[in-house]
Amino acid sequence: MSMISRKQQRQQSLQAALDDNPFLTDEQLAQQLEASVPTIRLDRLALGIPELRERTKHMALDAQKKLQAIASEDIVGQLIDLELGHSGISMMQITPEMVLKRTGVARGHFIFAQANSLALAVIDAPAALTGIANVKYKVPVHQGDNLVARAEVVRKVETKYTIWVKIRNNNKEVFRAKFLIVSIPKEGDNENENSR
Amino acid sequence: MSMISRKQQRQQSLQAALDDNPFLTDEQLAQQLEASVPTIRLDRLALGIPELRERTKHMALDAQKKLQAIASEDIVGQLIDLELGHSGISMMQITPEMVLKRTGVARGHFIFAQANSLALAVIDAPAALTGIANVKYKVPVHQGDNLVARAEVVRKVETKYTIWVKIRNNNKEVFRAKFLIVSIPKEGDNENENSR
DNA sequence: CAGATATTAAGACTAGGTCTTAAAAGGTGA
DNA sequence: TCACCTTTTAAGACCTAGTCTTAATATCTG
Repeated sequence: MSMISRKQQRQQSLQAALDDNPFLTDEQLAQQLEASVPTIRLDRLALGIPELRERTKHMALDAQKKLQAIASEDIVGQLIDLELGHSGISMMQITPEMVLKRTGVARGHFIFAQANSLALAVIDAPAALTGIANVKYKVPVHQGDNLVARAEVVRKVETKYTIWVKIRNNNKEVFRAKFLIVSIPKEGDNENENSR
Repeated sequence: MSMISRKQQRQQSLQAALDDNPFLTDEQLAQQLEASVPTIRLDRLALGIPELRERTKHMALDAQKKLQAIASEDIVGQLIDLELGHSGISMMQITPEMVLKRTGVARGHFIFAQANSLALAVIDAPAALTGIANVKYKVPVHQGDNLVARAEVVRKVETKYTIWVKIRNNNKEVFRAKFLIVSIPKEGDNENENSR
């Protein structure tokens, strides 16, 4: 009776084929699965899979959003609280992209990114550069973990800030770092002051 | 004679509009720039800008590739040379996503990512975790810069490696870091050996 | 005003779908 | 074996966001 109908099997293959390559047209799918194009359309409808163009568009938007979240703009993670010049708190959830497949452990640079960008956000200046970072990873972090980072300015001498960032997962400290950050007060071209 | 023709001005606006939102159709562009659809098409042709669907597709592929490069799999940057257990070299170009818009300076965690992932790659073990990192940013790095990272194992005690990573831009050292990395030899669940 | 350049229009075609309606094929129970 | 029902395929009309070609109009400039 319900011996996995040909239909179900085909729909599974369809799903798999699109997971593998979302840029397949219905025609290509029809060929690959040895069914007619209308059948493919029915299957897509049944599975709630949109047409190629919609899929492409979603992928574009999606990937872009993730890129922005990871790469550009503001802070890595969500800024929860900020007292400019004093302290700040941010939160970040470990997504599948952040972990090494073999071990399931989050790659260190994402945690560093959260800490570093929070440290920079706390500085009360239009721009700032990280100079030195001392970092300690205490406990490995895994997918789905929710990291809470707390940054505190512990010293400020002229444009030089010393900032401590501690990251906790479920109230257990998993990471801590000390950043020495230099703020750049004016728009002047004085970026070479600490080079050579 | 060449007083910036209306045409040129319109084409600039077109480029800007698409930079801002690449999902605009010709019709929407025509409305926005107060020209006819055919004009928009001619302008696109002149500027070598493909149609909406092509743009969307390229974005999807592009962003996905970048995501992979930044987020998942292997190394951040390109692995150029690797002597397992001894040294390694990787290269990474600073893309627009990596820089802060205000200052044009690369965000520190990308450079950290390159260094850290290279350091991990050098370890001759199935898996490894970063324990401690001491990091110094010497010179700010900008968009388009080509960073060459060189990692070297300087000490190894049992499962604990000390690795130096130096990054140069155009033969000038811009970053250096020391990593203490613990390798995990077996598949056993001994991840808590260095916690608390 | 002539001539060149820029712009718009008109028509035919395309891909990769949509949605609706209809026909054919196939297996199953009585 | 027939009738029924599900599954599959087909056929036709429509859509978007283009393509490419050819032709007609504006508009500016010397």
